Amino acid sequence: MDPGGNIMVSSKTIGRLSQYRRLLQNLLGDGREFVFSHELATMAGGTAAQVRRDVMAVGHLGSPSKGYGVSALLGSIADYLDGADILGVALVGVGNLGRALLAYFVGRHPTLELKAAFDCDPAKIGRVIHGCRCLPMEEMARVVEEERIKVGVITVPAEDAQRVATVLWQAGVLGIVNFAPVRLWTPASVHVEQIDLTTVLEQAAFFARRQDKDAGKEVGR
Amino acid sequence: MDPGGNIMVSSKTIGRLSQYRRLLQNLLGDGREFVFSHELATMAGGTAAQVRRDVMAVGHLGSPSKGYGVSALLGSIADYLDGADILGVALVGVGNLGRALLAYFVGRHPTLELKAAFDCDPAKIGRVIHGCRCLPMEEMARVVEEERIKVGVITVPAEDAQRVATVLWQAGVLGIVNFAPVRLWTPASVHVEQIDLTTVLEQAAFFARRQDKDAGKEVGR
DNA sequence: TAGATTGTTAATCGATTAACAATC
DNA sequence: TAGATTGTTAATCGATTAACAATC
Repeated sequence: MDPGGNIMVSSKTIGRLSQYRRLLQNLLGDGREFVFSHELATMAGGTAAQVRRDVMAVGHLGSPSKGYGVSALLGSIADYLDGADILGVALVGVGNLGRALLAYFVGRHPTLELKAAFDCDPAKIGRVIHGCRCLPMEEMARVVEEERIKVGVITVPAEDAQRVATVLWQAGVLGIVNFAPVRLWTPASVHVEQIDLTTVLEQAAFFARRQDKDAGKEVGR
Repeated sequence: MDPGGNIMVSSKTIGRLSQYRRLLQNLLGDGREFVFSHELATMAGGTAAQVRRDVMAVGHLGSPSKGYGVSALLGSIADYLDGADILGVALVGVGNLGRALLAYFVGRHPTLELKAAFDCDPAKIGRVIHGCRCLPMEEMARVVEEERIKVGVITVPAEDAQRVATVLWQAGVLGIVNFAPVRLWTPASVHVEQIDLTTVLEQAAFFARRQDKDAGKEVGR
C-alpha cells in the first residue's frame, strides 16, 4: 500500500497553508513581528486549533505568550510548499476564463513560471496575452516535454477537456487544475484539482433560496 | 439551537447533486431512460454508495435491476435544488474574471437570472457585456433591493471585497460567491462560497512538485 | 507569580465504507 | 430462479473539538 509514500497531506491543508502564507506576507508588510494562532484563524476563517495543527504539520514551533514569528513561519511554510526549483505552468484554452487567469497569474508566484498558453483559434496564436505567448494546440505535447512543464491549467470547453488532459499527462504534467465541468481520467500519480464554476453558483443559489423561504415562513407570509 | 432549522445539508452534497443534474441532462439528450448508481458515480467521480445516499436525500426511489429513471430523477433533483420562482443574481466587478463568468452564465441556468453587473470604472458603465448591463457601483444597493436580488458574485480586488459584501447583504442578498482572496464577514444567515483561484493553483503545484521529487528518487537521480 | 498560548493527548463528531435483507 | 441493484443498518475511518500539562 502507498508505494510512493504519497498522499499523507490533504489538499485542504495545502489550501489553508497557502492562505496563511498570503496573510503572513501582509502582516510582514505591516511590520508585525509575531502573530497568535487565533489571529490567523479569524483572518483565514478557521479555528485557532486548526491553525496550530497546520503550523505543526510544516514543522514550525511557536512560543507561548509571543505566538509565531511572522517571518520565520513564512519561511517554514514557503519551504514546505515550494521547492528549490521553479515549476513550469502551461495554460490551455485562452478564452474569457483563460485570459482572466493569465491576468491573475502575472507576477504573483515567485516559484511558478507560466511558460506557455495554448489555443486552437488561429486568431489568437502568436499573440502575447498578459505577457504570455499563445501557441497552437499541436505544439502542446512538444513544448510541455521540452520545457519540462509540470502543471497544467485547463480552460477549454467540456468536450475537449479530456483530450487535453491526456496530452498533458502523457507529456509529463503531474498537476492539473481543471475548470471544465467534466471529470478527468488521469493516472493516480497525476493530481487533478477540479473547479466547477457553474456548480459553485448553484450552491450559493440553493442556500440563498432556502434562507429566503425560511425568512418568508418566519414572517408568516 | 438552530432556530431556523437550517444547515442540515452540506454544501458538498449540493455540489454533487448539481453535477448529477448536468450528467442526467446529457443522458436524457442521448435518449437514455435508466441509469445505475455506479454509472453516475464513475461519471461524477464518486462512489456508487455516495450516489445512492445523495439520491435518497432528494427523496427519490430507484428500482432494482433498472436503476434510476433518468427524467424522473432529473425532476426530483430540480425540485430539490430549484424553487418555483426565478432567483435574481448580481455580479460585482466586471474585470477579466467577471467577464469570463458572464460568458459562462449566459443561457445556462433556467432558474437563475443575471439581473445586473456593477463596476466602478466609468468606461464600462452603460455598456452591455454578454447581454448584461453594467451599472455604476453607487446604484448597487438600490438595484439589489428593488429587483430583490438574492445572489451576489464578487469579482472585485481583495481590498474592496468586504465593502461590496456588506452592501450586498444589507440590501438583502442571501448567497455570495466570493472570488477575492479575502475572508468575508457576513451574518450567519448569509451563505458565502469562497473560491480562491490562486490557492487552487498552489495546491496543484504542491502535489506536482512532490510527485516530481518522488519520481526523481525512484530513478535514483 | 498570574495569565495566556503553546504542543500534545483523549473524546467527539461526521462522513464514508462495508454488510445485508428486500426487490425487480 | 439467479443475478444485480436497491434502501437500510452497523462498522470504520478521518478530522475536528475539547482537555490539559508545559512554557514564556
